[in-house]
Amino acid sequence: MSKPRYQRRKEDRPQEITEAAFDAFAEKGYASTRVEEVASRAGVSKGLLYLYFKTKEELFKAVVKNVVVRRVDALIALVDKTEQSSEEFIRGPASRFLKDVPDSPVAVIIRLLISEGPRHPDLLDYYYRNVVSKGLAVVQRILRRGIERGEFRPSAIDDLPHLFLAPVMMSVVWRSLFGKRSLDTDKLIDTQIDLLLAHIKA
Amino acid sequence: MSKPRYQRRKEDRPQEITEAAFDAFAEKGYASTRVEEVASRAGVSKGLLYLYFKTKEELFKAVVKNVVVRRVDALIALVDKTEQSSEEFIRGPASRFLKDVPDSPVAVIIRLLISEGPRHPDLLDYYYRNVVSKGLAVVQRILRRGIERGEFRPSAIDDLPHLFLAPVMMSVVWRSLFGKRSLDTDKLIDTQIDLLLAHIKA
DNA sequence: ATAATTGCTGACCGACGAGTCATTAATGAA
DNA sequence: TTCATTAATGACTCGTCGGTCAGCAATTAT
Repeated sequence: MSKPRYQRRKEDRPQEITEAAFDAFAEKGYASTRVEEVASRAGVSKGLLYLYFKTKEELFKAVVKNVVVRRVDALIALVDKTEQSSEEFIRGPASRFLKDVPDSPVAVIIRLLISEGPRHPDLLDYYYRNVVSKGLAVVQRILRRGIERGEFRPSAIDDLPHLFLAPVMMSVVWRSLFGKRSLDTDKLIDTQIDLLLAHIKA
Repeated sequence: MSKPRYQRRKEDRPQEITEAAFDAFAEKGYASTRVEEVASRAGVSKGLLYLYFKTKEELFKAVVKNVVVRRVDALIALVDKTEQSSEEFIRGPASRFLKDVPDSPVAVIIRLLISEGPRHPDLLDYYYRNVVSKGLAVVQRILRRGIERGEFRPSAIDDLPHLFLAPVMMSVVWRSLFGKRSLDTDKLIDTQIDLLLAHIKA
């Protein structure tokens, strides 16, 4: 009675391969990751990988889409459920969420997109529609709601939700280049939020 | 009387090759640029390139160092020469400088560093020492001078000059991914400067 | 003129990695 | 138990690209 050399697990393979690919890409970047490496991390042969993904590029796209979709919708749900005042919400859950980004898989995806995006326009399109624009819309929604409630006053910021994300972007890049040295990214984000709130509070 | 097939120009080659490499890397990224492509853009054989640069990696480092050094020192000089008030200087020349970054070679270098940096720690070190820290120091210098002159009051921002650069970083990334669509990067930078100045003006 | 020097060329090599496919064996059906 | 199906393997191919080097020709020295 010997163990079978492998088991058929058609259902789980794509997910497992996708996760292995994420790890590998995170460490080495897209171009310098060998497909064989991904396969071996997923505990699978290279041939099998090509059964589920036609090319390395398609695998890459699957990775991006896979990681990204969940997170965004989580944030959106958060916004609608809260009972807090706008300022409390921004300083609380929203701030927490933003501060977590630089350590999250999202940061990896951002790095990968910066590196490889320009050669995958359709992927950028997908990402813009499903992540960026949604993210910006959520911020804008919070601001508008604050204004309707009389908590905030209208300002130039209403059309530049990007200002809330700028320090996050900075943090993502900084951390990916210089690690944790000499920049407290939490403080950076907090201070920006202070600035923005001071400016729009009624 | 026939033209010679090539001329010896020992002095100019490194610079020419370096510039060709910059263009190529800017378009295709480091990994997907072939050395032969760089050579041909520089109007030179691949063999010659290897006479001046030991490896592709060394060429890459030379490119980064080459582009970067000039710009920073230009900005520093600017700061010391000006006769303007701190606010005028920030809203004028400094703001102009920042807005130009997303369209400049510096933006390309930033992108390349984000992609390839993690695998060239010594290059990141060089870049940090010669560009990032100098850049931050210059901003801080302006702020401190403003305080000494009684134009600004001390604030949390004094230790976070990064806040001036965050929207620039955001713009660089945005532009490199999405081009000019749907974000006025000049306005983003202006608005952030408005915010910061409003907060620190005496 | 001739020779010595050396910047420069381009054909070549070897490694490497994406993608293929003939074959094997796990599984479910009859 | 036997057979049909198909998930899975891994050895193989083939193009690509970083890097080398023997020879050539532009320049300089004699």
